[in-house]
Amino acid sequence: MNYWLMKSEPDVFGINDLYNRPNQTEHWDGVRNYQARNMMRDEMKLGDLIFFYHSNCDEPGIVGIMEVAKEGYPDYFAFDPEDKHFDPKSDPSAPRWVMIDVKYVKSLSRTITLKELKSREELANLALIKRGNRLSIMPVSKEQWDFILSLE
DNA sequence: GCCAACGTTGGC
DNA sequence: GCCAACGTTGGC
Repeated sequence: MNYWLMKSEPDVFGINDLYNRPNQTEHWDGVRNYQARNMMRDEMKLGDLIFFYHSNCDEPGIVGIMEVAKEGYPDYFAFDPEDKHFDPKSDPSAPRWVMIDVKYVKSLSRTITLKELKSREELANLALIKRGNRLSIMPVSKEQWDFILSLE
């Protein structure tokens, strides 16, 4: 089993939005970065656990946990000219972009802030805090996962 | 294949 | 709102 972290802006889609979805499940669409796509397409497996990270907000940090509820399949929003993430270069017969479904697992009792994650030398190799990292999806090692949860 | 211009991300 | 970082685009 693998562990992950995915970013979302709480103003757009936060953990409470996921909680309130039918089945507490939602598709994670709109990823338009090849590295992130490849992870969804090739590596994220049913049941893998994911940290839900709130970005671009007052207190950026990890707020909860979700799991992979459906493995990678075509992001059909890319075909919709009305959609914010429409991509005319994604051909329905050879979809360029992939999404997964995620299901709510739990909210943390508090936000484990970016500031705090950065201050821990145990997490020096966490992709999230590597300089300039802008990936919206990234792997987390089992050790990092357990350590972060121990901070809750 | 290089690289400048441009757009986006996201912390602050 | 600013701006550093960085991915993508497109001219050459």
